[in-house]
Amino acid sequence: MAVTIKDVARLAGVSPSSVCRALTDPARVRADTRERVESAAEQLGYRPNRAARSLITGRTANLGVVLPDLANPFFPTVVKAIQKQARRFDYAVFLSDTDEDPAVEVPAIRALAMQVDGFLLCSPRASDHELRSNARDKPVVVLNRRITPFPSVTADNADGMRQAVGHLAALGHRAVAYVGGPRTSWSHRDRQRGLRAATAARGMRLVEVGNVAPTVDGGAAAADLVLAAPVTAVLAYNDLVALGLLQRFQARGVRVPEHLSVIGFDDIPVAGLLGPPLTTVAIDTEQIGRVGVDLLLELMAGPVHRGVTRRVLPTQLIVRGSTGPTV
Amino acid sequence: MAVTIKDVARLAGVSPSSVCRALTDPARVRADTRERVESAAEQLGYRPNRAARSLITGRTANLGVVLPDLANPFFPTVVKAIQKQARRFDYAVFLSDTDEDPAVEVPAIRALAMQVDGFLLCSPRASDHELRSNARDKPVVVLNRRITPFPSVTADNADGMRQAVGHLAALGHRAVAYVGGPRTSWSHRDRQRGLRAATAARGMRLVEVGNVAPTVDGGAAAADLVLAAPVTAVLAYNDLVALGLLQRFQARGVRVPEHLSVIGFDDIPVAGLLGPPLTTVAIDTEQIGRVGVDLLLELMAGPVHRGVTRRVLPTQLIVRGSTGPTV
DNA sequence: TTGAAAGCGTTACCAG
DNA sequence: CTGGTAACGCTTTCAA
Repeated sequence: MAVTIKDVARLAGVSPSSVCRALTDPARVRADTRERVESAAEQLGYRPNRAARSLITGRTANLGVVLPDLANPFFPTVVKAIQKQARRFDYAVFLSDTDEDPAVEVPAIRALAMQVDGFLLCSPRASDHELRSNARDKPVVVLNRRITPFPSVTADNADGMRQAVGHLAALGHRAVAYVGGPRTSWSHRDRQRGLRAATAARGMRLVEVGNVAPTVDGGAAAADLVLAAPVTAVLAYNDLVALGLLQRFQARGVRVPEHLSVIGFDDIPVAGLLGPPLTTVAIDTEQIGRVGVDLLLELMAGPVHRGVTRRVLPTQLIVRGSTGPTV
Repeated sequence: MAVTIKDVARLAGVSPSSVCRALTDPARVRADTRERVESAAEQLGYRPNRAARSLITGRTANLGVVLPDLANPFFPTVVKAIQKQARRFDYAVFLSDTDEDPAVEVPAIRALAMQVDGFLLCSPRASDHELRSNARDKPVVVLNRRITPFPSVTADNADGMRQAVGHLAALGHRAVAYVGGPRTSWSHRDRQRGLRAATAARGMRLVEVGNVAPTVDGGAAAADLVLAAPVTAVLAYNDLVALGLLQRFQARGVRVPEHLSVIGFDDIPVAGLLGPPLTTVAIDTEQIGRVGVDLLLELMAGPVHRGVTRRVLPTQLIVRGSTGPTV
């Protein structure tokens, strides 16, 4: 059997109540009492039972992270940052991968709800309504999406697109294609919106070639549509899609950037390793995770918050070999 | 306040005990009682409080996953598979990323110990001794490593190396280099051992150029050592290291595979997307995760197990563009 | 088959 | 500053 607070109390010669106080709020007991308790706890290797604690306090010291696909290289760094920041504040992390299935999301949230103090929803795929009505009882921070009334952390997609379009314009491009991500993806819609505005502002032609899965295969599937369009450059929903494009272009003998310039989004770790290295819009994924945790902790500490907190993080165009001047 | 078993009992007109029985072991109550309880629970949206349950049963229905670096593309697929299999059996998953720091591992395990029914340790970096003495109280399955007396799931590294060396021999290579991973990595040592045996068996020369971090940067750092060695091919500890080699080779104008053949290990998702695509030894990472969970559940169900279970999964050489005949 | 009551380990409250 | 007692929500005896 595990060592309980009673064992510590007996060894220290005090009551369980005092042990509890000594360990949770040292200021509330006399110094010598605290010392005896601490040494007794140390000696016995006492670890408080969090289930029992959470039963009475209502707190669990756990955070729930829900995301659509850990295999998308965008997420691991976010999760790492969340993990790191959570650990700093003694929170443990539940992870739930929904495999891009919106129908799994709500059940996953409900299943975890009892065991966490709050949720970090990363790029959730379910509808606003579903999320709003099912995540009401616990604090929620949404990453990569905005859902009223939850606080959110997003990247400045519009500005990223503005930078990308400006770059292409400077290279002489006048007509560009966009390969969209899943219609259920808020990031996709936000980037699409930003791209439309940026191309319109410069009088550039924009050809949208449809929506694909946010994967390499999705990008490969759209490549031929891009080639059939009267454009000299293509922007992809994200780097995975861009990678798929590059791959298929290579297979069809289309040289990048000589024939066609390609720009991705996210700056996933492998983006710079390819031939050619991918020009892309970088997002500070670590910051997303960190700020998300901070926001959540804040929300959990003081439930009084006026207005909706929306943190928008800067994006940064990274120019690499996959973009070049028109010929 | 959340709805408790008492609320359900009141609405159904029975005692809390009966509600408990009806919900956990339907066979032990009369059919009509069960129906009333079920509909009452449904109507109220009752969710059992797992903290309270675990307090008395000692079970948590949680699994703990500890791994060194989620940013290494090898792990996300493993975690996804674990998650998926765990969900099938109604287990939730705690994730703890130790950031390749052995010193964080044991504290991470201890912190989670109380809240999980068992651990899946993925490529743990701490010493056998530390792990043995700190993970005694909960069932543990080790992935990508063998630590007596824990059950383990590993890849057949030796056979993978045999295949790789056979491939190189067939292409005419007689001397190869090996860029090793962290000394604390069991996989590294196992692969090194397998490689030594395989090259010896074929009378090939093996030059070991030291140990590097299991990252792209680690590989890049070792590239020049490889070029200085009298070899025509190089095997890397894993794909990330191989990627680093490829990158640095390219920067130095060394053509692959014309000047030098390169083989990685793991077959991470991006391995096939590069220029040149990476020849590598594939591991079924999903199977590792799935089998790991199965083993753990088995272990938790019946603590009686004679002998140590060691599951060794097959590896498969994937030949791509980064290997070619000697010139 | 069902209900009453005890108890899991902890914290909160109230006397002292 | 400390100890006793109740309570968190659930499961598990034990009687009926």
